[in-house]
Amino acid sequence: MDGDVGPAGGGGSFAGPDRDRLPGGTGPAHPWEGEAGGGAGPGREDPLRDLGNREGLMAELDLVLARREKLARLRERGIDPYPYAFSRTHTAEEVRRKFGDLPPAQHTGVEVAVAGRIMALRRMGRATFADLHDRSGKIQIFATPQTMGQEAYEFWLEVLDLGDIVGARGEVFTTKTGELSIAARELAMLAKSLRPLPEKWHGLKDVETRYRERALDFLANPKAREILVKRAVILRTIRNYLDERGFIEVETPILQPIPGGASARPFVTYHNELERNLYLRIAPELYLKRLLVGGLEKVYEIGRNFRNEGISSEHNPEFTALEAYEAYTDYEGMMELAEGLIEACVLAVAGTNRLEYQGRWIDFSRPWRRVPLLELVAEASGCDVEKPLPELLADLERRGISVPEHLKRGPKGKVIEYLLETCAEKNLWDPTFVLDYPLDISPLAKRKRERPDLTERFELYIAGREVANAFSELNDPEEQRERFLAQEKLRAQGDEEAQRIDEEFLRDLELGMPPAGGIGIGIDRLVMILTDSPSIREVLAFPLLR
RNA sequence: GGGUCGUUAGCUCAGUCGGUAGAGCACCGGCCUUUUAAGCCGGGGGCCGCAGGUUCGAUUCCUGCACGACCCA
Repeated sequence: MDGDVGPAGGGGSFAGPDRDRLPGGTGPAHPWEGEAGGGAGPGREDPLRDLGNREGLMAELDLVLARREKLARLRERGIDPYPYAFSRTHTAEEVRRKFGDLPPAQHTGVEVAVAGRIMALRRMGRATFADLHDRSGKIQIFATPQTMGQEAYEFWLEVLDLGDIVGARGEVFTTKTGELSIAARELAMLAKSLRPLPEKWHGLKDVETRYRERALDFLANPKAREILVKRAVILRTIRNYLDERGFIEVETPILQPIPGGASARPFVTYHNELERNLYLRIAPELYLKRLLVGGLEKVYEIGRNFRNEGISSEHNPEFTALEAYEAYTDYEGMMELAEGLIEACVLAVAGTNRLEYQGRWIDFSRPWRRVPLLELVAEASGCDVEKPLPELLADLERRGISVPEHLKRGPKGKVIEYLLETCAEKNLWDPTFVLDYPLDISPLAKRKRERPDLTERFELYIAGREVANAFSELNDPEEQRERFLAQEKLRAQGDEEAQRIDEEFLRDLELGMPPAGGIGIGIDRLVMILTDSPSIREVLAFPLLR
């Protein structure tokens, strides 16, 4: 299904002009960036030697130099600051689970080995406390000359920095204030950190730095990490849900000779041996339907699509979509699938079927609202959208609703879609199926029974955003060819997003594709909603930035 | 594409009605053997986003640009 479910959305978004970066680099200099204004050469790196051509970096170098000196001290002592492995016996959480109930000032006699990043150091002269964080949480390390020996203690005090990844072996005990701790008998440097950590109390807040330096963001902001964990839960839930219902997970080409299955501009790439252009897919739709022809009956793919369009808080040029196709059902079946699938995801991350998004509750209880597109748009615009395009445009003008020039020449479906986007979609907060899209903007969907100018297609809106797009799949090869030809006509008139005729797809359709329902779900947008994230960048491990 | 706001130390932020700048954290040195944003004393660290303009003088005012956030189309 997908027409344009992805964050790239349907029509209406335009890529800005290409911007060349200045040779000197334009971004702000960050200490962990390795270098500031200079060129982008690889290698380099002896800050001591490079000082001269790095004006303005004294401060930053100061911090890095101090750590390099400690690195050197470790090596002098014969300690590899980047060793190969460490056998840990417990995670922080496991220690906590086993010994969490101890009263203050208790010794256990049990020795454990933990590993993680030092996120806080409290040096009290001859006693030092360190917070060691691993993926599961944090555990306090306690060290004194008594626990590790005078000489070792003094040495570690000298070389240990915030941010270092260390292993600690020692007895589990509780301090007199009751904090569960490990009395370090032995410390191991597992990876010396050479760059300073963000502020310990406020953390790393600057959104630009957060997205540009994601590793730093993830290590400093547990919430950023949690989103990725929830994303994994959602993906697992989706796979389980579909697998349990007999769907087969498949993988189809990302490099495609003809980009199809959606209305969008593609990225172009080039195959040297074949000496021809290939496109990064804008959707897997056509290939998945060919698998229906091949008899797979129920298939799905979760993967990356690429659309050569603008970047915004809801659009990343590459995004993840689920597409699922089921033979012998139609878009009604897809509505049920969407409800069940998304409900399962909501339950998996929230535990209930309500959740809060940006301060407003979303109620996922079924069944979800279903409203015909034309009804919705007519109500929102106050116009009779059944009228022919010129009359509709006149009505809209009378009501002060302006329509971009390039849409005015039609097809009318684009105007309807535009009205949905501008007047109606923001109010579709609880999950809502918007039904029956105009034929002229739905070239891969079957005509609606009794309404030949419409198709059996719906889009699902949640929190004012398009999350899914589904159809009763068009399987009449002759009609499909006509639909493609109509698209080619639009393309010839300058619509770069119009779909292209795909002869291989048509050939396979001629073999006979079973009637089927298909759906595309924008995973990034779904994850945004389920993790209360205002921006798509928050749910991508490494969002594309300018 | 348009509008509004933002960009000051590694991080989080003050501030300068125009006279080249400060705090906390982090860093360096000293004290400190049960801390929890530990504490105390001392120190280093800034092309105040970039480029132009106005001015005796611009980090501050003006314009443009870059990047970001939000809103609108």
